[in-house]
Amino acid sequence: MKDLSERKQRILRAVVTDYIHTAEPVGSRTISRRYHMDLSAATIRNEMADLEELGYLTQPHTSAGRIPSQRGYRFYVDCLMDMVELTTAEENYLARVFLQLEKMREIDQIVQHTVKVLAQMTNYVSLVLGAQFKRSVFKQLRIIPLDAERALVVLLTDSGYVRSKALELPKALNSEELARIVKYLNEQLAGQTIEELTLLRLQGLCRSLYAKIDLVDQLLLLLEEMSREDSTRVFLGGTANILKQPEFRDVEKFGHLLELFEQDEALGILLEPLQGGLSVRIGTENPLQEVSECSLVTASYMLYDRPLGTLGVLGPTRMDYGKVVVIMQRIMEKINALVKGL
Amino acid sequence: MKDLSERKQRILRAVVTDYIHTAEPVGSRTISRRYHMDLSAATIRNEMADLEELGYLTQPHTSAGRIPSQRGYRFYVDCLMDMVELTTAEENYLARVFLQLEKMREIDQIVQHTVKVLAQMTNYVSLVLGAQFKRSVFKQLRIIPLDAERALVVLLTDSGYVRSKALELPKALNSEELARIVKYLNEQLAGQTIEELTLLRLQGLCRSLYAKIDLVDQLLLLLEEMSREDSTRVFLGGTANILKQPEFRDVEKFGHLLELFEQDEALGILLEPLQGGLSVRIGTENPLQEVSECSLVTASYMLYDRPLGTLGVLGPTRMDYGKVVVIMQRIMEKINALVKGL
DNA sequence: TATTAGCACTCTGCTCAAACGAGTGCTAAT
DNA sequence: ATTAGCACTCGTTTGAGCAGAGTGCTAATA
Repeated sequence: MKDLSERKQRILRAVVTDYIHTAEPVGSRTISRRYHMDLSAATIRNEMADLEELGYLTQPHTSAGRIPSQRGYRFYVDCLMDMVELTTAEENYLARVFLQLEKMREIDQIVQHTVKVLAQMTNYVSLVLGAQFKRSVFKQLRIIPLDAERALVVLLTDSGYVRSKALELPKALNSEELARIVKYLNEQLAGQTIEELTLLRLQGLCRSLYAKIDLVDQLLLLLEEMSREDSTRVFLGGTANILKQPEFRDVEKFGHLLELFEQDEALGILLEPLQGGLSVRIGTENPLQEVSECSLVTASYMLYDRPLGTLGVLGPTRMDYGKVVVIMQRIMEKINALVKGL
Repeated sequence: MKDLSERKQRILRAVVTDYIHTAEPVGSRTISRRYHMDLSAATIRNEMADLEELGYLTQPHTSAGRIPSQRGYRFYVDCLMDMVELTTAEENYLARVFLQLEKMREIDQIVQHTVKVLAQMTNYVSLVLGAQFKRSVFKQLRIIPLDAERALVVLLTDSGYVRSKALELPKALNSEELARIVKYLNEQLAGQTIEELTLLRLQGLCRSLYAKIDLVDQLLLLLEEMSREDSTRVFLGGTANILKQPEFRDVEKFGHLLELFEQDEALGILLEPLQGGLSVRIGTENPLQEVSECSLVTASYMLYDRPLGTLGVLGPTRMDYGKVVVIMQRIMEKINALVKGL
């Protein structure tokens, strides 16, 4: 695809590969020597000049080697990248880890551990958006009186998720009434995702539920609170890894990233709008300008064809895409299997 | 206290104050000029030489100014420091923030917001150890069947804390038996802190509870899990603030701190062993060597004279102790009031 | 016509020495 | 007891000079 000659592609791949590993601008000599092309440096220079004109490479300054542009990386990821197999050491590590993870029964717990594993294996920053409660399907609601004033609201979803929260109980409410309200709500709400039980929907209910508006109001607040907590459940791992990347030795750049890392909502945006499978976003393809010099590889873990949450690996645009993608795929398989078994 | 002459104390205070604000070694000239002492630089030089010999000051190299040693800071904090009042801007900010916080009904939520406020106001890193479940006093246990296989275990503590978790239900267990077990457990466990319901204690119960060991086993695991989650509830704020401190411009040092920040257990250690009130730990007084160049100001929020959790501010040893301590005190007052009202 | 060798040129990064400046300790004067 | 003065120390900055890597262009080559 694209109108790049076979030879240009070979050279582009060589440049990207080399730059990924050395973080230094790549010169024509290096290519011709290190990558067994049967071409002289001069020829390669010409080709590289072409590639620069076409927008795949750039020069940090005249008379330095070339480095890939965002477009160059994109082409590499789409067409040139070759997947590296995991080493047996890595396979073993993964196996051992998932042996542990199998014992855990809560998806958030599993995923929270995974974030460390991802960071460890990739040497980049990894981030996870915990299971999105609001995307689950409502199954059942219970209200369990605790004492005179308080009750526990328990919400069950089809993904086996149980969420509970305390609630003030209106005093003038006998247990039959309560039971009736709960029954009514259960009938009305069944089968919808939490997200769909929006303010509007529930407000409709509010009106139709002649009395006891106070209680429903509180439930509404609770639901909102729970949905809001979704975006708070972002976990980070390996933040210190960025410091290993020469491009982030600069305190300024790094500082901006660090600040970003503390804004859960922002991270949510970064991870949120995802198609099902694995995706690679390079530089400014990301929705936040703070990461315009980073790339993000994401994938969602699924239950019943519905995405529950998302894993991501964040590194410099010069990240080792091949490796990260492979690791990501392997881990997603395993997680999905685990989720199914819950 | 201590056997430091009035004059030496004045000079020490001047050195510390100046160093705190400039981060540069302080010379004798600076002191005599900037701090209206009616003494010549030469005299001050002599005194500073004494102070160095006594261990309160050090020289980064011959012919540089002096900087306070750990001992110097300690003396400053204990005897010399003067508390700076908050500016009205700060007071307003605080008032506004706590107006918001009052609306929240969960201690963890409150405290999680506070961490940002602390970081914002101090310009250092702030950390919070969430309410320690294991220190709460057991009040009541409920087991609520959800469906054929699962039940919800609800644990109430005297601090109004409600914690719940799903549990596999042994099949061969009718509801009367279940009720009896729950009743028995409630009688046995009442009035103790979760921490005290240790493995040993519960294992004793296990034996005396002729049958249904499986269920109690599961409960045990659940309890342990919940206690373990305590140490996971460490929240950080303002990590990017460290970069503002010249002493952490060095990527190495900073990296170590960042790694520390990801180890919840380690942070727990840092915050855990605290007396009731406000404490200042300087450099190596801290239990972890990773922060041997940092100081940590901590305070616990209380309920019924029992510490629930801890707030902390971490900065370089050259931190503005006066300011941090004042801010901390004010915030603790407010939090404690809030906790009481829950 | 495509490739290559050669060469002049550019730009960065390193090293080295010199100059600078802030601060000290000591001595002698007040 | 204090202070002015002075020689000395040591880190930091500055600028020149040089080496190295890489380019673009031109002319020769297959």
